[in-house]
Amino acid sequence: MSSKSRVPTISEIAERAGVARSSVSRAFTRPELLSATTVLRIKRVAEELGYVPNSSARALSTGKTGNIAFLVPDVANPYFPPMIRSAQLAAENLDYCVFLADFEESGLKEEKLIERFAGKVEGVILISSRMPEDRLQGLVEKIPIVLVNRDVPGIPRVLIDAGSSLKQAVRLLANQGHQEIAYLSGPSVTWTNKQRQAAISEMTNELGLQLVVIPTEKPSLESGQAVVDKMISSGVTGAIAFNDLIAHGIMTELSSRALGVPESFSIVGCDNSISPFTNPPLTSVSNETTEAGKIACEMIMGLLGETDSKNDQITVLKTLLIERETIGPPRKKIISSPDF
Amino acid sequence: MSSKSRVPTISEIAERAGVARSSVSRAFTRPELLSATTVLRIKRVAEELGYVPNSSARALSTGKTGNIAFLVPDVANPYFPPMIRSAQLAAENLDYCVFLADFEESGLKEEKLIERFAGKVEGVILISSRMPEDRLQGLVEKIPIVLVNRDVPGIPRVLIDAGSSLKQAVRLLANQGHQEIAYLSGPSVTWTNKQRQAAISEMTNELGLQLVVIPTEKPSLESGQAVVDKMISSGVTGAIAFNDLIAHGIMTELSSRALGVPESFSIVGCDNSISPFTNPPLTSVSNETTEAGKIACEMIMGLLGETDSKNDQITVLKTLLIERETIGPPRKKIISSPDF
DNA sequence: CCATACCCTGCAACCGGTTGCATGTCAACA
DNA sequence: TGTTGACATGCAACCGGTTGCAGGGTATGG
Repeated sequence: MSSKSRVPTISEIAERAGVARSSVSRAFTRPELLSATTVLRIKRVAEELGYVPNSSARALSTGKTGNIAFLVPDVANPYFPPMIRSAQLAAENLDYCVFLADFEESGLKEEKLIERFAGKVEGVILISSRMPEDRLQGLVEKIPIVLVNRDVPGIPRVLIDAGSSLKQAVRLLANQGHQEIAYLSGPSVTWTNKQRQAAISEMTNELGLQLVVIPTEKPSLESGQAVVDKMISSGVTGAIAFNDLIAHGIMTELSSRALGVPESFSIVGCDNSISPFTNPPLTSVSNETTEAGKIACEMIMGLLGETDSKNDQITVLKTLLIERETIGPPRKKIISSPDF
Repeated sequence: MSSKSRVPTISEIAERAGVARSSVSRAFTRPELLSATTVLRIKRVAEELGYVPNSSARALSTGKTGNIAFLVPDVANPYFPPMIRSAQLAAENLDYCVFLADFEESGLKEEKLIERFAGKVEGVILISSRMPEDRLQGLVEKIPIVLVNRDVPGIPRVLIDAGSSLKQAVRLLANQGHQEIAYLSGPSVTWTNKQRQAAISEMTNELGLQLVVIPTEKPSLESGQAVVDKMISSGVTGAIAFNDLIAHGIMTELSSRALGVPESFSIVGCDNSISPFTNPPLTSVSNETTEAGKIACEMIMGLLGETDSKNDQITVLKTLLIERETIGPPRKKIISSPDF
């Protein structure tokens, strides 16, 4: 079958072109050291023979692999793909390749993956890291790291601050007359969840609203559906969800019980991932995940000396509340059937 | 700042343990060749010093990088992430790492990416490849390749055959009385689109239905929204979309025009990616993308000699039509306002 | 015409593992 | 006790690049 035709090495190119191996190497890495004609000759021969530099060999002698790793809690969560894509694009521009791995929301798995990548990559981008802070501190001694949505002093990080937008959402609910609202929380260990919950809590306090925090199992549609009973029985009239997935799950479940949004319930999502397309369109917090991925990648490149980017230890990205159609005035008793 | 403490090499371990470098190497790769006590001593020293084998060096001498590449047309399309995850998981089990890249629906970019990965990976998994067949044929001479949803003779491939499910969908529409239906097509060059369109066309012919094929710009929500005008003016009463995204875009747009589904229009999606969560839930074709990713990965491993998997040149996965709530009897004139 | 400097190229060591082969040790067996 | 073979380990070459240093050639200036 396919004979996997072996690629030639610099030795063969050198021999064929009548030069030393080092000249072949230089023709590709530092052509300005050679005469133009020599470079041309070497390149022609290389082209002819289909030469491709062996990246393992290069990595071995230079100590640079040209790879980075990108770890996310859950590839299938629509929050991450845009980030993945923009980071990969940014890496590509500097001739870097990116490993992707899914640590399944587990700090342990996260560590195992990093260990596996150690030696294969020059740096690691961790999204919503679940690792304990001290482990991260230890890790950063060994390999350049950039965090996204995790706030650990001393480690470069980019944070997406949904706080002010969520406060605005609370205010909006209050203006409509809601007195008791719920926060459907996300993964409790994450910076993102803590920060979102704190912002909401702060604002409900300020406005004198009652806040009920209802945990969800996972930031997924299914978990949103599963938590509706608890939410209804808590007596709240509106809810802010950790993310759009949960919010959408709630809407779906409410809909299947003939409870309309926002007539029976007001819902706010977060991340603006699928919110423009729900029915009705979900009011949500838009955050620049694409930008975050790009910046994280640039930060890593800065650490690797590839770019002279200002090495801000920390970048905070602002968010925007996008008002759509899922906030309305509260229903008095949402358990009763919807009798207009 | 962080001193990036250098990791020790086999030489240092060897010296510290009083053995030859080769013994250290063997302690990790072929411990059965050494006495148990020697292995133990070496491993203890290695542990102490925090030794981690240099993967570039290993790759250089063995010729195996332990990496594969996984290329998708669009990471953000929810069709792909489950596949990405399952493939990565399967790779992980055999200690392989996976590079992910997004070729942005472009065959040219796809080729460039493969070139970049050449040398860094032992094999490539191409999802919905856009590359011309002859280029693929050429490529497969140089590096092991597995295709998903692309049918090229001689290259191992896994195909998700939505044909029978789509035919069933056509039949369903016909049973409800639809006479003219539309197919909102996907990327015209893809095997997936050709195959889906062919199946639908075959069945509409068989049943004597009128089929209108309406191309979409991209398999995205936005493209679905954009194509609604054309769809309505074509006079059809029902439609099958290339994927759920397009279908959902159509539903959203119809909804914003106060046209209900399925009262005014019957819609069928494909891929079952977001269909369980639309409002109303979308009838769609469920396909085992997770399984496909896993199988593709196993096939590559088979080619690499990592597993003794039966090297079927081709695997076809079946699909299932999931009936939900977006098919109903046709409206006589869907352009008129919905006057019940 | 010689000294100096610069430009170009080659030599050889090195990166950190892997592996075929040789050697040495010791037990089993005749 | 000598032979044989199995087992454990070391030696050294090799994978395919990169790079510091040296040397030859040519141009330039005195």
